[in-house]
Amino acid sequence: MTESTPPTASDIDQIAQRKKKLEQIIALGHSPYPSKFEWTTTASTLLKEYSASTKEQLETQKIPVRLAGRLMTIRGHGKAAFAHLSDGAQRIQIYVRLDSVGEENFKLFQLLDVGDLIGASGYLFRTKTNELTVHVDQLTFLAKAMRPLPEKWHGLTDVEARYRQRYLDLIVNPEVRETFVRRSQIIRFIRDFFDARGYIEVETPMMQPLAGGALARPFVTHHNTLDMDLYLRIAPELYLKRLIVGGLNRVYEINRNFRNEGISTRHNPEFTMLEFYQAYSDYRELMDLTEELLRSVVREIVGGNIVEFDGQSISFEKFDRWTMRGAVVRFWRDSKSPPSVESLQTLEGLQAAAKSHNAAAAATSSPRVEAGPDSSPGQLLGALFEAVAEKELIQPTFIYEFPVELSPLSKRNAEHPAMVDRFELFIAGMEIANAFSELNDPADQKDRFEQQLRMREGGDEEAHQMDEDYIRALSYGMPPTAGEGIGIDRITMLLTNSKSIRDVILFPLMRPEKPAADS
RNA sequence: GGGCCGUUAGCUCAGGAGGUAGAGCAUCUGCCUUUUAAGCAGAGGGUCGCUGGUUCGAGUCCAGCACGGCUCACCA
Repeated sequence: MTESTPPTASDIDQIAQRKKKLEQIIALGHSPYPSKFEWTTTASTLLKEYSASTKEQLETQKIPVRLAGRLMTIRGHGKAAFAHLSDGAQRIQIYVRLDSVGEENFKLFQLLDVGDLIGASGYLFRTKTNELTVHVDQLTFLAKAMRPLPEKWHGLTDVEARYRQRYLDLIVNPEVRETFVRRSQIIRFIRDFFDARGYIEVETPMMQPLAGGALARPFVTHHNTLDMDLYLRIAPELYLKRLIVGGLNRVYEINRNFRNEGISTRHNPEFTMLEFYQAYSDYRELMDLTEELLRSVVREIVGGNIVEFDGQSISFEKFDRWTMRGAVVRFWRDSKSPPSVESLQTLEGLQAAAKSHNAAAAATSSPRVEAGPDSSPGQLLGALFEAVAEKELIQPTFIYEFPVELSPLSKRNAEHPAMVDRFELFIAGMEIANAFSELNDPADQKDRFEQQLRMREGGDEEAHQMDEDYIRALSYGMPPTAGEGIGIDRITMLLTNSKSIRDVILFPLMRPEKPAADS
């Protein structure tokens, strides 16, 4: 089944057969691994360009073609054969007959297996069943598949094998290719979107002496020459804001973040994040921009405003907007007796709400509010929101008015200093985006870092570290700025109807197939 | 980390209430010059994830372990 399991007799048999055939192919005078093939078209091109050409038209035109690809099926008929040649995306049928290709070439064909890579030249025609087909007059051997491909009808369905051997998954499961083509289109569209609005794309360090910009556990590595530990970044945020200080007033970055945390259908240790920052702006403007971005990416990639995801229709036409407190009230499990928005402003009210929620949740399997006795009001509200509302946010919904304790890098709300000007966007119960007006008061930022340090000393490994140079940068003056992060993998999940993040990451992290040999 | 489920031929899957392993595709041999999950006739191919246990006898029952999936927790 896998590289590391010892080959069975059948395995050896199949490989040995193909090895034998390769030797015979060499004996016929072919190079086993030729270096190139001059092709003039592809299966996809032919299928597109000649879909309307009739049998008669093709017969009179006798259009010459020269293409390469992988043999996906072979149907032999003695002195002739049909096969399908794939260019990776599409398959076109080829027809090989002894009296057309000649004896030498037909011998070569008989030594080919499904999976082999060949070049073919000939002309187009339509068969009895009207299938567009290449009538081959010459075959070129390009490379041998020494291992058999998965079964032609069912493909490769074993999830583990699909992730570990993505190349096989891509060869035999066309929808997988489609997913990753679409992922590429999404990212290209997003780049165009920001480029067109005057943002410049930048690259900031992935190896950082301090892992800042988010609350998460980092991976640690070491630079030998400098003899220093470095962290793989958990976010690019603090570097991007340094660029805002430097006068790059609109910047964005699309690249990997690394977080040393759990793996799930929504979390991979490395994942792709879009972050963008704009000077002289606030989080309200970003809500509008986010709506515009997502609505247009959906229109461009999916078409229309509706996305089907996991059996639900998600409309990108109009996004809901709720305060965090409002969402707790709105999605309270017992809609007849929700807490009041006002009660959720006090510690006592929040504790009562958490208690009441947990009492009701105990009877079911719904999530409980996890909070310690010394939890602050902001922590309680955050926990309450997660337990009560987060999973209910199927349609695109902005949640705003976040507690300051949960947001060490966000600007305080002018009227309610316990809250910050921040929002998150939820779709299909997933957190998709996180944005805020950036804290640009260096003194307040220093206080927030110190507050985080106290949490860190209290055992919170995810609390933010002190970043003196970032404080220094802010003290040169940062314009009022708004910034946002959008999870590219999760957007891709939504737009490809993928329920697992591993289906939108080409090579998701897996344990080794065999445990490392300990001596 | 908890719970549930899975691991049998290269691939996709069967194996009732323990009795020494099956199919289709793939492979091999033969036939076949318009097929398309081509067809016909025949053949080979298995450490039943690993290690123990129960039993006269284990793919099947039990325990532990490995890997994976789903889910809960964790995680913004």
